[in-house]
Amino acid sequence: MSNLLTTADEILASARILIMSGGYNGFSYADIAGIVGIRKASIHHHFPSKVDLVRTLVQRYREEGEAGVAALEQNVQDPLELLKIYAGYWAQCIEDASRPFCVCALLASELPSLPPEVAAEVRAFFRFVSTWLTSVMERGSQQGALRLSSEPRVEAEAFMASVHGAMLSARAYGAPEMFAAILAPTLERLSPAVVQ
Amino acid sequence: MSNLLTTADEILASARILIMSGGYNGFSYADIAGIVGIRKASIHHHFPSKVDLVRTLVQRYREEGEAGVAALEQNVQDPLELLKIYAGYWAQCIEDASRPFCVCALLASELPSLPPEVAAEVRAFFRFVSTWLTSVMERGSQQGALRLSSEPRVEAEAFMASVHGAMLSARAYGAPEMFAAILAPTLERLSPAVVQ
DNA sequence: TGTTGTCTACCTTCTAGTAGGGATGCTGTC
DNA sequence: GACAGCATCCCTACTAGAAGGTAGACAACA
Repeated sequence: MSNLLTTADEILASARILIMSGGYNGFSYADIAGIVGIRKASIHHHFPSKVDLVRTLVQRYREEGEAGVAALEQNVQDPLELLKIYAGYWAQCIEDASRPFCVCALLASELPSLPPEVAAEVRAFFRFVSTWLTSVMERGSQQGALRLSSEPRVEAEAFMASVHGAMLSARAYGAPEMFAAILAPTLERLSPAVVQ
Repeated sequence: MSNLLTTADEILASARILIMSGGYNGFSYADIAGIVGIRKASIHHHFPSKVDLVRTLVQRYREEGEAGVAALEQNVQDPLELLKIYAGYWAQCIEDASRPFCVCALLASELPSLPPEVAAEVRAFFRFVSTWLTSVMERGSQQGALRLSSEPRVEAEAFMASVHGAMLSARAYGAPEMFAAILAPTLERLSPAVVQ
């Protein structure tokens, strides 16, 4: 363990990058082996099958997301600010490396052809984000910090859909700034202070 | 030609269904052969390579879309109605077969790993939809038939992103009705008549 | 007679996955 | 401290099957 990351972590990180680029069927153990610098067979030692690998990846992805949200909630109370930070996180990811894309958004588009174990984890991720955003919308509505035009749950789903769709557009146009441009009016609309 | 469809058309139709399920890397010539009822080699007679096949598919997809929009514009003038029909088209697609998904939205998520020829066609599709929606937004704004909160182009991109994101969510939850539920407030917001 | 469409048979390369060997290092026991 | 035993990790070498693609024969047809 001379490195900061274990081999298993390096494998997961490589798989994440590869999935963000081409989805579940868009990468192979050989690709990972090339990046990490070990042999294909060694990957099977850490993750017996591809399903194991991707299931673990998505599971950790959700756990990291849950931890990140928990930490965020401790520092930031304002619901509108939380939504802006959430959108800003993705804006930054997309602009930095131009490639990044929410692993789960990408996998969700392949859902019908995904191994069941992986599909279940992807659905769990969607439920997690949806639940969190709904709670933010509810608080915002109660506190008057957000101006909702429909029920919190629907507003949360619409917001998440905007984020995912904007990612897609940014990728399609090869224009990272498109993400922020699409999200801006959505956030504006949710802001309470503006008097028309 | 005993059938209504030529073999080439059947191949394209099968490829479409398969791509809607698992994307570019999620299907093979063997899959198509199985559906159409011919041998792998026969597919190569119609489409020498997989790239040829998918490029043709996406190109036709856009042409059909352009023709559909042109026909629609002749029958419907009201911009809000056009947006509702556009959203309704996808809502119906998703609810009918539960699997359908805009081929180009799905391919866009795989963009970085797509063959360049296919990627170019996918981008062309996004430009087409964006251009059309922008023109609808512009007209709607001028006529007072739509209430925009930002520039027509941005509003068009945001609308398209909502549609794509809503497709993703509907797929992730396995709940087709989620699509309409997400789009409803978006359409409501664009409606001019409502007086708060 | 040439064109079109399909077939069988084959090729190469890539796929996930397996078997088993060799090195390293930790741990309990004398 | 020495050593046996064991787990960890990575390796080479391999498999079976699937991938996209090719060559060439055959039949139907205009």
